[in-house]
Amino acid sequence: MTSEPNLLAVIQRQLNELNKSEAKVAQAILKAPEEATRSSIASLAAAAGVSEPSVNRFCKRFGATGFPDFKLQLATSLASGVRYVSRAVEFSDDINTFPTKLFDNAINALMTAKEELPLKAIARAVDQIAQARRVYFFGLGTSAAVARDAEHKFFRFNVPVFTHEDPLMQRMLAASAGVGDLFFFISHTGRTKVLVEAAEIARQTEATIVSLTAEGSPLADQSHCCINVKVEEDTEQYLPMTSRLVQLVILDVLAAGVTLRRGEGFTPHLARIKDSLKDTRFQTS
Amino acid sequence: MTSEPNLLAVIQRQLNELNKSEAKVAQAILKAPEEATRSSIASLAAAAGVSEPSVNRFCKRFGATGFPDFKLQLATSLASGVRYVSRAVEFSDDINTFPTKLFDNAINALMTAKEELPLKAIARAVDQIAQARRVYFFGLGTSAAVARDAEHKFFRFNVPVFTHEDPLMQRMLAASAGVGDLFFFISHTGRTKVLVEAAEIARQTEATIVSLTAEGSPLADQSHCCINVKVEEDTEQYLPMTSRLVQLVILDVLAAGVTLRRGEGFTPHLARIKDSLKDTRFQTS
DNA sequence: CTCATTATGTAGTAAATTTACAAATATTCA
DNA sequence: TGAATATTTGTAAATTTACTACATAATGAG
Repeated sequence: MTSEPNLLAVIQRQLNELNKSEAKVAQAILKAPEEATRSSIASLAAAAGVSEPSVNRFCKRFGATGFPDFKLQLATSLASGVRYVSRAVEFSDDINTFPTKLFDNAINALMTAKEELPLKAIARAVDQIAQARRVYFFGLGTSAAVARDAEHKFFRFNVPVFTHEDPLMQRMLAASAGVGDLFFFISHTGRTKVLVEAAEIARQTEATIVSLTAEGSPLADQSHCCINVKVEEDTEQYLPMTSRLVQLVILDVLAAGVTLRRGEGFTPHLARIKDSLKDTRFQTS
Repeated sequence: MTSEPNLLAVIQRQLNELNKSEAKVAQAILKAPEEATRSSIASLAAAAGVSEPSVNRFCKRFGATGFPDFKLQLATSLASGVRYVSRAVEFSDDINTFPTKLFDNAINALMTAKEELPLKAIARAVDQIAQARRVYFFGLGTSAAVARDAEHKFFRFNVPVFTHEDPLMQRMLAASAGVGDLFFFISHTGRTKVLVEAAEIARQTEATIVSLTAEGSPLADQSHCCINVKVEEDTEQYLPMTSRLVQLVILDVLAAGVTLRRGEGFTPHLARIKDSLKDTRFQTS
């Protein structure tokens, strides 16, 4: 009963583990998924240049009971908005193709992350943030922007929140930490030296250390609680894109978690903060 | 070819206009829609207590070419209706539900934005950024974090990039702008007074003004090029979440656009920047 | 009550899918 | 390298599934 949320991605992933004719079928399907759901086994076999039983075997390999069942799964998968296979931008792309690709990659990353959310770590982080007397969000590079975003979100919880991009400030603040302080480190790789060092320093105090980073990384090792985010960043791209999106949504999740923890009585407080901005805006005409 | 978004609702609605055996089929489907997608025409006929052609006629009545096509539509409808609908987090939610909701909302926002991307404006913005001598990214609040992220991305293009969260700095820089300067304003509402004022000041210079904001807003009015992002932020949520994600991906799109514009010869430059970070990281063990 | 109309089912036909098996291809190990 | 074995792929028959044409039953009008 485990209907795969993203069948196309699964096919894509297994592409090189398939034998020749199965690969042909896979490519035919990836090329025109919608059409595949509407065609008969004969026409798909013809499109892929293989025999009908090959198509049938292909279907069974991917967990379907047969071709009709496979078509159903494929249709379901497509309908749920899941035709999002990661595709790299190429120099041959034009304005009509590359924006869509980037959006698809982003959507795909979020969907993948959603499937394997580390709920236990998240719950624990929410606990720790809710109890903290002070929270520091530290990140560098792209993650600094994420930290900044977190600051804008978490100050609403009546807890002093600080962000610093400066590694020296990070070190000094880490060194002077005490009970009730929470350091929240954000790093895609978890291997940035100065950040890990700041974590090491903080670790020697009574402070709590939470990190949003890769499992098993040096940074994760320094943390009381590590929220592991699995995102395969397309490193050929040279621009980090998807990982920070996932990080941001996870921070939203943490913020929502703290809100829920605060309880319904907290809503007026949030409303007041929102209202405070009213006069800074031009009214809607 | 317009596949109905909610086939079950349509069936439900027409229920009393159907004749006896068709109504039986309808009820059988409404009772167990998922099962219906998996069964053969024979078993569905048996379940409804009618003959097979009756089922077939039922299918055609609802716009399908036949039973298999109907099953496909039904499956599609079931899948798309249930998943990825924006749902607000409620106080009754627990750790198993609210993280998923937030991810779904984020995914939903990106999917919606992808459907109505303002490609022309994007292409134009890419042109203007590619030609700019200097680029300023200005935003406030959550958008400041987005601006920061943009800075981390665009400096790679050998163009001086600046970000400032301070409205006074923004005004002064706007005032001292000249030919070749590009001001990129980021704002969800497009109504933040100090930001609009900065735009007005910049507008009086020779600088180019691009904005990522709501169409028809005061900020959009001040811009040479406005990239319109339609995201319905759940305002009851009190925390801006989805709009900034869309903004970030649009900035990714712009960055990719500039990269493509620079051409393939630019890749080594990006690689060099990436390599420069190598020594700041702990090696993978 | 009869005729016309609509609704439903039966049976046969066509199509699609699956299975069983054989041929072809690749792999292993001497 | 070359025979033996395993794997892959295709052919053809069997089976299931869906559709069509037609016949019968039910309904309703005059």
